[in-house]
Amino acid sequence: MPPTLKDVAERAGVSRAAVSRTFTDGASVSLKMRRKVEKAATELGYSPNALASSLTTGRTKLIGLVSNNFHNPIFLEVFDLFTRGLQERGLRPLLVNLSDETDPANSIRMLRQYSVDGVVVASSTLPPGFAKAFRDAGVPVVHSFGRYASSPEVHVVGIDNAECGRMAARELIRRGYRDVAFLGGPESATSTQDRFRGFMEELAQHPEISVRHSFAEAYSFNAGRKEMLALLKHKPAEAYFCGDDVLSIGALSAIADSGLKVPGDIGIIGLNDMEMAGWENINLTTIRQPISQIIASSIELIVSMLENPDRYPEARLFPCKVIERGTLRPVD
Amino acid sequence: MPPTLKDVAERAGVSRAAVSRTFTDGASVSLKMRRKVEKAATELGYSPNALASSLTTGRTKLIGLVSNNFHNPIFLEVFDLFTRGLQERGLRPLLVNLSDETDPANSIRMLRQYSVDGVVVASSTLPPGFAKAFRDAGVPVVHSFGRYASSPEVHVVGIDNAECGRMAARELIRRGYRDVAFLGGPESATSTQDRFRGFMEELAQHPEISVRHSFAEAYSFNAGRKEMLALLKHKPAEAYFCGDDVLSIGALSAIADSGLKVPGDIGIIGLNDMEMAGWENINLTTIRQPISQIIASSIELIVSMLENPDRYPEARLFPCKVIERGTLRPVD
DNA sequence: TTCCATTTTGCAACCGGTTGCAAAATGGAA
DNA sequence: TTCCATTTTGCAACCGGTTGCAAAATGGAA
Repeated sequence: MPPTLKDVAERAGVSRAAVSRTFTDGASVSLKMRRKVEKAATELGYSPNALASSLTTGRTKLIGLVSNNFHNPIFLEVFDLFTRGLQERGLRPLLVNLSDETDPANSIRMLRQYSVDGVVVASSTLPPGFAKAFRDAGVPVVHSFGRYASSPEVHVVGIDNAECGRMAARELIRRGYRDVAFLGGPESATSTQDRFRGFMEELAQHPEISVRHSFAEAYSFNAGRKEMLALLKHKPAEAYFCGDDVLSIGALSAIADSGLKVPGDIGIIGLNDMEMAGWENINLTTIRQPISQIIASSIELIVSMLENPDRYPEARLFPCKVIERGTLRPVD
Repeated sequence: MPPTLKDVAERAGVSRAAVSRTFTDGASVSLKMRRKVEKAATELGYSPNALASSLTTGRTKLIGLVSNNFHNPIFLEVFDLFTRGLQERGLRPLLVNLSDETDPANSIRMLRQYSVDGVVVASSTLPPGFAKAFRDAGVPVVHSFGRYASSPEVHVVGIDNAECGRMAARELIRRGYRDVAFLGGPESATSTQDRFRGFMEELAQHPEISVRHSFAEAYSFNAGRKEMLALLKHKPAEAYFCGDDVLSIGALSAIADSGLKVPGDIGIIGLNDMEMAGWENINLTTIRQPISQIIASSIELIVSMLENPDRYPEARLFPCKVIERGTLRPVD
């Protein structure tokens, strides 16, 4: 059993309150007392029990990190940045893997049982209602990569997916493609819906360009590959805006198998700019989502909610931009 | 503020002990009492505070998941499997990102402050001493993907890396390569050292085959690419055993850039068989490490240590096998 | 109905901390 | 040295639960 406050107090010959005070900053302790206590504490190898103290302070410094994107390589970057960012601020990530669960009830109950100080929902597929359920349960929440709404009910940090759809459309038009298509992620994902909407909106202004669309089953390599293999059976479009990078890479592999060339025969533009997109044997033209800014901002926001839980909800959107690599033909 | 035991007790008109008992299984409560309490609890939306109860039970159901491999895509699979496996058993993963920290002291202090019931160290690069420090601090620990020692001091679950090195060597020999090399991960990683040792051991029995070796700076795409680019400046070997898959993919990209063909001009064999290795545009011949078995076994082991913390340390090693794809030339 | 073994319940102390309040200690001014 | 404002300290109650023990309730047998 690790030593407790009481053990330290006895060894130092002082009250338990005194020991507690030397370990909570801002508390009133004389230098002499502090030294005595610290000596006893180091001798015993004492460090305060964060959970016991949370009982009275009402703060656990635990942050729930909830996600359902454990198959998209970009989420490794996301977890890396979140865990490091939280740790730097003395917060601890309690990871929740939703798998296919889309009902927030279980997560909410669990995270409340552990008295988390706040929750970050990191997902581009869950609907706004998911995060809202946390807010309704009185848990401070930030939805990272979530859907932007003009009057957000919870804090959202991410990108304007519809604008990304428009941006992709403009890029394809600019490069002279006249027969384009959207190869989306799962139709139920908010990010898919928004990217699709923006893409179609922009193309609606160019009636001379033909557009089609289809959806993959997931944001994954296999789903992208499978869908593209199906598309290749009939006459494919000249260029595709794929739901995200991993989907794009799946599509690229299908195209390579078919003997067609990218960008000679078919153009592909992705979204995310995950590390892998820049790998020389992938070299994907894509739209960069500023992951690290989004995460830094999300952390800042959840931290500020710990101070002020009733902070008025806001949407923080970060601009994206096209990263030109080798999967779209050059502008002529 | 969420409702507490006291609120439920008052509403149900019973003692706090009675409420506590209806929420701890195995406790003595009459059916009538249980109904009364459950009614009050649901009306108030009560669920017990796990941290408060941990104070007396001595169990938090928190498991520290410590890793430093946030840049290797295979670790997304690792985190997925660990979080799901732990959740299924009612345990909660508290994620610790070591970044470049290799001193366990901070992690130990932090995880003890949160009274974790146990710790899983998931890393193929940290030395055995890292996990041992947890054990010495009285924290049940399992080192997944760690170095196997003939007399382990802590539980280790993983593979025999030296045997994998031998296996890679045998595979290259079998395919008639006579000028081979080891392109390792960072030299400080235990997995690199062991794979290297095994590889050299096997080749020592074939003096007619020339062998060389070098090390990349990290288990990452860029490091693999950079090292292979350097190797290509002089006459490269006929075939390389790369430290792991992501390193292999980096090497493949360098080779592609140079105009050489795989497997025509150079052969590559990796290790891990991460999902990406099977992607058709990568199609990497590699040695499969049975990730999900390793993780299932690690979880089983840490769970059993919760019951019996003094369980005699054991090493659990899982066999690996060559997965033949397209980056080694066929046996003639 | 009475008796007694068994089950259920509540009391009160405890887990490891924090904190308001009053008492004790400190230290500078007169 | 005395006095008093300020700082430091300890007491005791509390945070939200659990649990040993004894008392109360239950229920079957006589």
